[in-house]
Amino acid sequence: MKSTVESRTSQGDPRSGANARTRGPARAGMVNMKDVAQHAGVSSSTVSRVIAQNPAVQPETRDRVLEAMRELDYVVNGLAQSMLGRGSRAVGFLVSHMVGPTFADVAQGVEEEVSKSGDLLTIITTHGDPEGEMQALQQMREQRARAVLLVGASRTGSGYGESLQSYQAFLSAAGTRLVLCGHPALSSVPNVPSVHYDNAGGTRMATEHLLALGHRRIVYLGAQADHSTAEDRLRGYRQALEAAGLEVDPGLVPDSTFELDTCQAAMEELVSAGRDFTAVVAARDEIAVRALRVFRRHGINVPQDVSLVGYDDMPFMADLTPALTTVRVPYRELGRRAGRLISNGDAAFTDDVLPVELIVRESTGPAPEVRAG
Amino acid sequence: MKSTVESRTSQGDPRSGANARTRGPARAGMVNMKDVAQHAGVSSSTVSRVIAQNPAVQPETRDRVLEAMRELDYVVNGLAQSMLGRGSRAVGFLVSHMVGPTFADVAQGVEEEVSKSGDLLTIITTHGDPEGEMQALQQMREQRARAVLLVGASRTGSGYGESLQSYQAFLSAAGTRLVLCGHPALSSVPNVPSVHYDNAGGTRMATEHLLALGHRRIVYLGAQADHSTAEDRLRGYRQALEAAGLEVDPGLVPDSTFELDTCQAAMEELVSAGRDFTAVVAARDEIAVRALRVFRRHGINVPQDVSLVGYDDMPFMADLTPALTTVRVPYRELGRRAGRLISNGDAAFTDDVLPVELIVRESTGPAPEVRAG
DNA sequence: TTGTATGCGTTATCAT
DNA sequence: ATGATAACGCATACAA
Repeated sequence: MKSTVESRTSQGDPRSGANARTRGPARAGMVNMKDVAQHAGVSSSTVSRVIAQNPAVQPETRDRVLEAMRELDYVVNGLAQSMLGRGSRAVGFLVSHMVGPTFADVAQGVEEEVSKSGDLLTIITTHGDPEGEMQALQQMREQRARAVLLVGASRTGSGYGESLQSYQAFLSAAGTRLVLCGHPALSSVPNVPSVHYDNAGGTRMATEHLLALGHRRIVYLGAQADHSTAEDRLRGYRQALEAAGLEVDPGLVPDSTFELDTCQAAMEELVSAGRDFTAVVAARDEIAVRALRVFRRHGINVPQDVSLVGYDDMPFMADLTPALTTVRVPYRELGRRAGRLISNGDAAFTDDVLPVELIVRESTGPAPEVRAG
Repeated sequence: MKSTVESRTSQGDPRSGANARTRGPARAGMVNMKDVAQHAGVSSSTVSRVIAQNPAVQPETRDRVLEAMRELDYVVNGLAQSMLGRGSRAVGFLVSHMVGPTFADVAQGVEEEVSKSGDLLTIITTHGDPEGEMQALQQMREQRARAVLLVGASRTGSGYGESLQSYQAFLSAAGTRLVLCGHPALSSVPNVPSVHYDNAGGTRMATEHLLALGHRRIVYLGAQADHSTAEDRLRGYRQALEAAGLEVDPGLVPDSTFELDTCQAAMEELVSAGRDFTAVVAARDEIAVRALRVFRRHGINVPQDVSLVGYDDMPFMADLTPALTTVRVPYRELGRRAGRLISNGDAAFTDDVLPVELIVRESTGPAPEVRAG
């Protein structure tokens, strides 16, 4: 590939002597429109028109301008354009941490769409705390961002609705839209569009799958209050049990969090206490893997002794032994939808919910008593 | 948490009637410095001083200004600031695709550093082709980005040096620095700093580990010319063999690429052809996993029959059966270094090389003939 | 079709 | 300590 770049390393400053400074900020020292105009012997308006692809400019003049631009290695100042509402704008992608396939896939999806309209994906980590979130929001306001995406789970305390409402007001004052992505949507905050997936549906399908295999005593591992994703997934488990006319045994939903270490400890305790269960629904794949470690240590075979289901279908879940049954989430598509929502400038309230898919592999099998019978 | 946001949903436009337009661009419709100044009964210079934390302003006046800012819900225009070289700038993160742990970890590292100085991490995918790369570069020029990071591997054709040189010239014309991150550095392009890790060192250590275990016929899976990372890693394998006084058997380095499917096919063929080998060094973990699948299908036991080493230490590599011996790369730290390089504005040429670490797990063991003997 | 004048929202300089 | 003014680089309304 022959690069189209001209290596204009040094070619003499085209604005020699013209820098008789008087007042105001110093020149950035770069070639600007005026320079191009002078070089081409036209006015800067004409240059502007050429850049804007305005057809109302004589082809001959246009060529002369383009030539001048090339010779001076001119680069439009996108910031100046943005100030006039013309150029590309930032799209803020707010996430607590840049970790996991969730993050990468959603971000990729957003970028695909956002780049189509020339906007720029700007990623900011909030460290999971409200202060970090506010700082990021403030910075996006200052940048006059096109939109801010709240990505991932969130604390769902009582103040969540108010918080969301104030975020919305906060951003709209700067002409920035707020979009939720994998974040819980609230009907009480109808002016904030949301793109989501069927979080509860995944655990419901997983649990139904286990029920169909004859399991009755099913552990749910990874319950956490005040955490939207954890809550939703737990709900799906409950729904499936209730639909089957079964009670939810609190002893099978150990106190834990959405975090790995607490879940592993909880699993360990359940096993050590000799609790009677034949299957485990884990809130996410990483938790399932921790459970797998515990089982292995205790000589418990999956799925012969216990069936296990994960959530997210992370990479390599099919390569574990046994291959993990799990729920696949269309994270990439989720990102695309969010991105499209921004580009379209669709002000209408949307609460898109994408379907998830149960991927049955080797870690789930018939309940022991069924097999025995 | 009581949010610090004032939900100024609608409070009456503070600039009523003052919008007697004459010419030029339309007002963005937002509160600006002048509005604040009028509201506080001072000049806009004073407001500017307050924002810039300039101590040369009477505390009393300052308070009045701050009050006005709050009342009007004023937000500085970061774009205007940037235009004058004052505000935050973009840091372009150019990567072919947003996949893998490489991406997320490096990006996280960069963001940690870059956010300290208030700059914004802007991620652009280049789709692995030169055109996409040029487009991204151009956009970063227009945005007057602080720097552009070329992240990940790259094609290493003959034109690579020239290409890099022209990129450098291209960007420097807009005051944007170029930094390589996991990209091969070239001594012929000394003005482009680079942050790298000991790519060859990883495969060298892996191969040495296998040699120490008595392996002599070691396959290298994932060789690809014209791909910097693939080349470097292959080199490490060669170095180790040569240092041990062994020849590199071309039959043990099958024609493949850095991609998964071709590697799997190559592995399949090696096995089917009954080639004599006792160990495999895979160019990356995902390739190793594919090899594992092939072995499993053919009833070959790891590490009893064949030892296997990966590269990258991706998540869950320790949870495979057998747990994969692999090379850990400090991707996060790599990103941090790159970020620091930008903030410091260190113009000096640097070619930082971070060490990697061999993580020995269960997939490598004594060579069969050693065990037998 | 092209040029002139003016404004976007900010900061720096100079004068008071 | 504060205000008036110019300047950053661009785009647009209007005149020619």
